[in-house]
Amino acid sequence: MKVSREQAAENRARILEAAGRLFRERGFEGVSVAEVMQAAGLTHGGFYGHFKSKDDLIAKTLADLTSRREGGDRDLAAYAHAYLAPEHWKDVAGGCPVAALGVDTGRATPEAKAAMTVSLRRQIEALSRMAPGETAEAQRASAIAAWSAMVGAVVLARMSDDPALSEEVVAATRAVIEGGERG
Amino acid sequence: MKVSREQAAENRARILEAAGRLFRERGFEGVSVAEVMQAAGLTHGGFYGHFKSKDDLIAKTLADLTSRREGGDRDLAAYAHAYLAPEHWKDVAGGCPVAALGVDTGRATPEAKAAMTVSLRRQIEALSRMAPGETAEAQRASAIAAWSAMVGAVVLARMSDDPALSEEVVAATRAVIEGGERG
DNA sequence: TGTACATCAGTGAACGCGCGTTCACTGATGTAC
DNA sequence: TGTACATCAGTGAACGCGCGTTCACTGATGTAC
Repeated sequence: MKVSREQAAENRARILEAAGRLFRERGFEGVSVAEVMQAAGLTHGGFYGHFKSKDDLIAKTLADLTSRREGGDRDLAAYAHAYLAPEHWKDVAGGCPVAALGVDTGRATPEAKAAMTVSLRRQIEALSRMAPGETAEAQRASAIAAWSAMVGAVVLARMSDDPALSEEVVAATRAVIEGGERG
Repeated sequence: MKVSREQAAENRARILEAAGRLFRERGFEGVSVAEVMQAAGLTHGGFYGHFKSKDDLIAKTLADLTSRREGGDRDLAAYAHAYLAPEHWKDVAGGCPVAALGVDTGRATPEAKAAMTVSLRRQIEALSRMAPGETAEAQRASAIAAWSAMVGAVVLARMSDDPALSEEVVAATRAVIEGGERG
């Protein structure tokens, strides 16, 4: 059964959305094409009408996931506070694509790495505008170190099986980023 | 053909070593039991004489990988310098298990997470002794934030397809950790 | 505006393949005497 | 110390299964007149 062009575009968007959630939750290798299609409410055969391959889906999903800029020209402390809040770091399927898929991307195709590199550059620039520092270079270095710390803290917190330790890791990291911003 | 008890113990150690390198390089799901056995110089059938399942191998490999303490009671700046040096962060197969497998562990069995949690606690304690701060709590917070930043920087550097950007990420993170130690 | 038909998005069976795991077998090891 | 044999670490064929991908088919869409 054919479907209208708008419906087809909407289906494609739903595939990308389902892939975005499933990949963040289980990694690229932990999710099958059929599972993505089922989560999007379709059958697996139609997948190749939308994407060339699973690797193509991975690259397009990363590009999609990192294109939605969750703006907010807050300061770095406020950004870190929200990023390291439980509502964010515990939400693997809906949270930061870098913390969930950064390592997987390091093992993925050049196209996937390219999409994440674009996102990394944009993120560093956005955080640089919020960061403290007397020169632009100092601001950029602060932004990079803060971003590394945020991503690392979420990785560590999700890796731990002790909720108190997880909470301590994000809280301590947040406190040091906030302290560094004043000093 | 049977093999001496010492030979069997050595074979088991070789399986763990091969698994340690392959898992760090490609992730748990990117490596098959047969590949691990081949890398250890054995055939795949004998695997289940050493381990209950692939999940069991994963947990044992993490425990093995994190048991070798690469000591050194240096200060935090020296530790970060070595951790963020190209010889370390570019060596995925031989480098830090947390940076390579932390995210994978978040998706793995409770046994795997338990092994990594033990390692995280030990690492925080070791870095706390090296970290600056007027109270033990302040030292511990510094150590946690520095560890988050080190792990995050390596994840970001490996994710990027631009060597200059990768180098900038580790260099800036290292500079801020070293600066924070003095201030 | 209404009809006729080519298009093509989605369906579901099928493909070859590699996966984790099992098992009957082999033959060197190491124990009992 | 030397022989006889039970043990068991490792081998390699085989298993059922789910994977990514292909393809003949369906039938609503949307264009041509």
